[in-house]
Formats: sequence, structure tokens, C-alpha cells
Amino acid sequence: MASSPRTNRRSAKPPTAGTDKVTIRDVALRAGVSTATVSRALNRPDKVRAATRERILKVVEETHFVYDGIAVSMISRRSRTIGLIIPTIMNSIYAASTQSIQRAAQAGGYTVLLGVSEFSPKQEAVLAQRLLERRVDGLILTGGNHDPSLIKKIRANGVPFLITWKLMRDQDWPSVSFDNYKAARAAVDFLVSLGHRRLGLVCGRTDVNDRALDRRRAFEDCLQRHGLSTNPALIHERDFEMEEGASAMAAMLDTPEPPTAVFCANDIQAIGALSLCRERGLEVPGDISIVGFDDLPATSYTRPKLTTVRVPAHDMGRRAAEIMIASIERRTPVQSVELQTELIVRETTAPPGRRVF
Amino acid sequence: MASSPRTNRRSAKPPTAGTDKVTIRDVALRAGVSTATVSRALNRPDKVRAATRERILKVVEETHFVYDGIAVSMISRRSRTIGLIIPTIMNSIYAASTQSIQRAAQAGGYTVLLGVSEFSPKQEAVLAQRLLERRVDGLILTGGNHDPSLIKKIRANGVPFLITWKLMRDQDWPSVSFDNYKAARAAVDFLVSLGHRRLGLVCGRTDVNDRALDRRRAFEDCLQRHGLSTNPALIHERDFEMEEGASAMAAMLDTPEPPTAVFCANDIQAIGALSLCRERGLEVPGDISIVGFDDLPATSYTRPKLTTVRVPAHDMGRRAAEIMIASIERRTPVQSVELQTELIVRETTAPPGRRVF
DNA sequence: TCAAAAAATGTAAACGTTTGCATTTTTGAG
DNA sequence: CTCAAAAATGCAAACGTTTACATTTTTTGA
Repeated sequence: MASSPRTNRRSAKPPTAGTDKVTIRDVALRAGVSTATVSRALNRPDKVRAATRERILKVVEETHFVYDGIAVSMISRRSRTIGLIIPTIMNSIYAASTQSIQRAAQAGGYTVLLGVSEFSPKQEAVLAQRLLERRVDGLILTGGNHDPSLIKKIRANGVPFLITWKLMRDQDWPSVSFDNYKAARAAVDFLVSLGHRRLGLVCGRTDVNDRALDRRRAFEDCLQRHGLSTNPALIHERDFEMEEGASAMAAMLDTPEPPTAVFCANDIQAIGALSLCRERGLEVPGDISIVGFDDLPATSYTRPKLTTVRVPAHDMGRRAAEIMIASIERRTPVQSVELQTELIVRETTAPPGRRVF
Repeated sequence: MASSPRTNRRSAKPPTAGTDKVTIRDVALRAGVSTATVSRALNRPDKVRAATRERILKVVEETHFVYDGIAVSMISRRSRTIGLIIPTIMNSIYAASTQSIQRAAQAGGYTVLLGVSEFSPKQEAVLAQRLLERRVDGLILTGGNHDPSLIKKIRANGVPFLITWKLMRDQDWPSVSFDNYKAARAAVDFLVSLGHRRLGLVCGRTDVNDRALDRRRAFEDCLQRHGLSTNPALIHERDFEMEEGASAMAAMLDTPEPPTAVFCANDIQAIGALSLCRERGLEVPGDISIVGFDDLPATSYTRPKLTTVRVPAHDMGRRAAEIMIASIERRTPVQSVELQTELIVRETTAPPGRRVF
């Protein structure tokens, strides 16, 4: 809007002008060669005579020339860029996969364009549109809950994408993830196997988070499978805050028949819940057992140490990025991968019944 | 490398070809107008007749046309992109500022290009070079420890940049941050004012982290100012892991004259240190006081709750992004801002001496 | 020393938009 | 209806690279 691109500032520019952007043309001029030769000196050094190359490289050095990846993208029709959308970065479990994605992308010569959707498919769609406009070569999404028109657009634009944090059975939705349902089932089965009969659940909001939904379903199915009743007062969907875990736990304890074990479908809430129990003078696991989910580093530093489900966040991130890059470069469909989880039994779980409520 | 850009696939393409990228030209063709009109319909709707506009918009819808931001960047010479380099995303305090930067950037119509340097100026330089190549409109860096040639390159390319997490006194280095030295001094002064005379320090590695250096200097200056001796055995530089905080604390406790108070220059290490004390059966704060730094959410959920320094991570991120965007759009120099910190006294600090070591 | 082969370099088009200016179409007043 | 003014649309250049092909220079081998 400010200046017309028509105005040819360059031709009027003295050879050593201010901080104006230096282009390959400037370098060519100063080195007394054509732009083609500069380009070759930079990309295929063996294709230009040593003397010329050195002269060019010197000018590049002097002028701090940085080649314009945008122009290159224009020609090559690849941006060497991967779009990543996560629901939040504040839960360090997403930070973990993000860091691994970023690292693997960088290793492969790609840069990560980051979007944070804050659990809103709508906002995600806006974000993703922007990433598509930036011509990302691939798109890594979180979970399976997306605006349908977004997915259509991604497909129409031929941009490879994959899902993390949620195992998709659907062939058309490649995913690199573990199985939330299976992982949660293992946790709940473990509590039942310890003898617990009154179980509580704290999880994320299933309306905006299909991973939370998988885990909740696993919980409910488990109870049913074992012939246990599900008490709605013992199921709480909350945001990912320690505070929320604490208040959910408080609500359950204030119930006529409090649970003897609580499955918190993520560690953040579990830490809050655990903290509240101790504040109320309850023994964990003597009075009540708690299982978390994610295996955050902090879970080894709670008192007592938290039993939880270890999730392959780093591995998932790395694999996702590698698979994405392979798909981009080989122009091949994205490969789905299922990763495994592991129940880490620490100190917050025991058979029930030491105290009667 | 694969296909020559010369080959004009387009002219040979049947009107309803596969998933090939749809360009403004395709839309123009199908709508029976020129590319200029399509462009105007999209960007200045009032400049085209309603009937035409609708026809075009319908085609856009049908073809899932996504306009090529790369081509637009090419012309406008702005990428609507902000580069952000942080040392790690795993420490949730950086995640906090990152999230706020991302949010503010998005609100302003910008996308964030993320780089994680892992505390290496060398890696940072590589990353930043890549961001410059991607023609970021601005660059947000962490701390003041950078490859000098990188800074020169940033300047030569006329890309505005700013520093977060470290207050720069130098005019040439705009920063949006709080003062690490001042903040750390407040924490140590507080411990001294409680009566502590043997103080320990756990902090990050000062050779790669100038924020840690500021905090360490504050610690040492404080002791000296109060006429206290500094015992090298009570100063530990460690990585940002709870485990590291724990082992540093262990080392100090195993010393002939253990400290009665320890300043951990970040909460991660503080949580580890606190955990170790309790494992050894020490009363906190009865036997030993601990102060952290960052005010992570988790610090309200440790037993006892951690005294720490609250850092304006979110505010800093938001301001940094806003200031950067203002600088980009108004072509004005970046404004420096100093933010304030606050000592949050919780439960891990008390006068010394209940127990004699 | 010379011609042919090989190597180095140059020329110009292309990538997908936006936009100043030119041209065409529509509108509206008389 | 006419014609001038206004509105709508089209044309074509430009952004900064890369690269096929053309041209020039260097090398090689008799």
C-alpha cells in the first residue's frame, strides 16, 4: 500500500546504498557476473570457476546477502516449511511433541510454522488456512476433531497432512499416535484389578477434545465390563489446570459415596487432585488411589510419586515429522504408525479400604 | 530438480484436472474474467460489480482456491511472518511467553515461525539464517548472547529484532523484558533479611545462558554486600531438570557446612531441590528455606508451596509481539520496555536455625 | 598453432500474485 | 437518445530467484 512496486528504486540506487535489501542482482553487479552465475556459485559451486566463485562469495560475505527463500519457493513450488497446529503449548506434554517435531524438521531442513488453536476447531481452521496460504509443504494436526471444510480444503490443495495424539482407524486420515482408548483402559483395569469398585474420573472437555473422549469412553466401558456402576457425580470434565483437578477432586470427596480411586486423564489435573487430597489430610494411596496420564517429569517429584501412563510424546513428534518429510520428498502417501504406551506404577496406587469414609 | 518450470503443464491441462494447485488464473478462466478482477474481488470487493464478484466467489468456493501468500509476499515484500527463537520449549516458562507471542501475532495477522536453539548460539545462528531466508518481517530472540555475525546479518537485512527474557541496557539492542538481576537480588535479599547467613545457589549454566549469569551475579553481589562469604561448594550450575536441582541440593547438603537457605534460579530446579530435602527428611522451611524463580503453576502445588519470583512471561510475550508488529507496520524503531517482577512469598521460606546440622 | 571438445558464463522465461494505467462498459443527466 | 462521467475490467510489468538453452571462453591433443 505504501510504495508502488513499479517504482524502480534499484536503478537509481548508488552502489553502496543504506540498508536496502541486497538481492542476487546486486551481488552479480558487484562481482561483475550475471545473476545466473551467482546462483550457481551458491547452489552448484563446482559449476563455476574457482576464481569467480571466490569473488562472488566475498561479495556475498561483504553485503550480508541472504538469499530470498520466498522467491525460491515461488519457483520450486515448495516452501520447505511444515505447519503444526497444537491446542495449547502450556501443557508441557504438547510442548514435548512440539519440540521433537521442531528438532526433526530442522534436521531435515524444514522450518516449523506454529499455530495454537486453543481447542477451537474454528480457530484451527483460520490458522490452518493461513498456513496453507503460506504454502506449507505439509501439515501436522492434533486430534481428529476438525472443521470438515478445512480438511476438504487441505485435500483439494494436495497438501499432505497427518494427525498426532489420536489414532485414526480411518484409512483416509493418516495418524502417528498411540491409542488413547487402549492406554486409558489399561489404567482403569489396573485400578479395578487392585480391588477398587468406586472409581472417579477427571478428564478434559470431551466436546472439544476427542482424546479426552476416547479416555472417558475407555473409563466407562471398563466399569461396565466389570459390572460396576457409573456414578455421574464421579465424572468431571475440566480444563487442563491443576486448580481444576483439585476442585474436581473436592467435588467427588464431598459426595455421599466418594471414590476409592480416581483416574485423572492427564497429569496436570492429577497433580492438582493429589494436592487437594493431601490438603484434606487424606493418605494417598492409603485412603484413595490416583492415576494420572502423560508421565510429565513432575510426576516423579510429587509426594507420593504419581502412578501414570507414559505417553511417547517425543517419539511421536519425531516420527510424525520424519514421516511427513518423507511423504513430502518422495511424494508418497503418509504412513500411519501406532505407538505404544506404558503404565508406570509409582506410589499413588494401592488396594482400597484402609479408611472408611 | 524433478520437473522443469519451463514445461507449461497448465496450457495442456483439461479444465477439471486432478489435485493440481489451483491458481488465480484458473479461477479467472472459469469465471470468465481476468486475473486482475479476481484479485480485486478478493481484496477490494467494492471495486467489482456485485454479479461478477459473486460469480468469482462461487468459483473460489468450488475450486477450494487458496491464494498463494508466497507470491503475495514476493510483491509486497512482507511475509506477515514473525520469527521466534527460544532456547527450549520444555521449560513451561518459555512455553508461556511463546503462547502469548503466538496469540498476539495471530491477532495481528501474523504467523509465527518457530526455532528452538537448545541454548546454542551456533544453532541459533543457523536457525535465524533460515528464518531470514524465509523473509520474516521481524525476529524475536531470547537473551542477549548471540553470534555477533548473526546480529550483523540481521541488521544488514534491515529486519527489526528484539530481545526477550533479558533487559538490555544497550540502546542498539531493544528488549522487552524484566531485569533478571534486580529480580534475583530481591529474592536473595529476602533470604538474608530472614536471617540466613549460609546461602546456596542453584542456577542454569551461565556460559550459555546470560539470564542465569545475571541471577548468579545478583546472588554473589548480594552476599558480598551483606558481608557474607561465598562458598563455591554452595554454587551449582545445572541444566533445567528437576533431577539436576535435586542432585545439586544433595551435593550442598553433603557439605561440611550446608546452607540454611537455597536460591534456585528457576522453579524446575527448585521443585527438584525441594523434593530431595523432603526425601532426606528435612523440614522445609524449618530446616532449610528454598526460593524459586518463575512462578510456574506447579509451585502452588508443591508441599509446602514454593516461595518464588513471579515473572511476567505472558505479558512479556504479548508486549513483545505487539511492539514488534507496531515496529514492522509503522517502520519505526523497536521500543524497549522494562517489566516488573514480584516476589511471591509462600511456604518454603522462614528464619533459619530450627535445626542444627 | 589450431580445431574440437569441454567448461564457464550469459540470456531470458517462469513461478502467482498485485496494481498503475488503458480500455471498455455502464450510468445518468439533459 | 446522446454523450460525458463514472465504474468496471483488462493488460502487462514487477517482485527475486532458478535453469534450459545459447553463447563465449578455456582446455586439450595433434
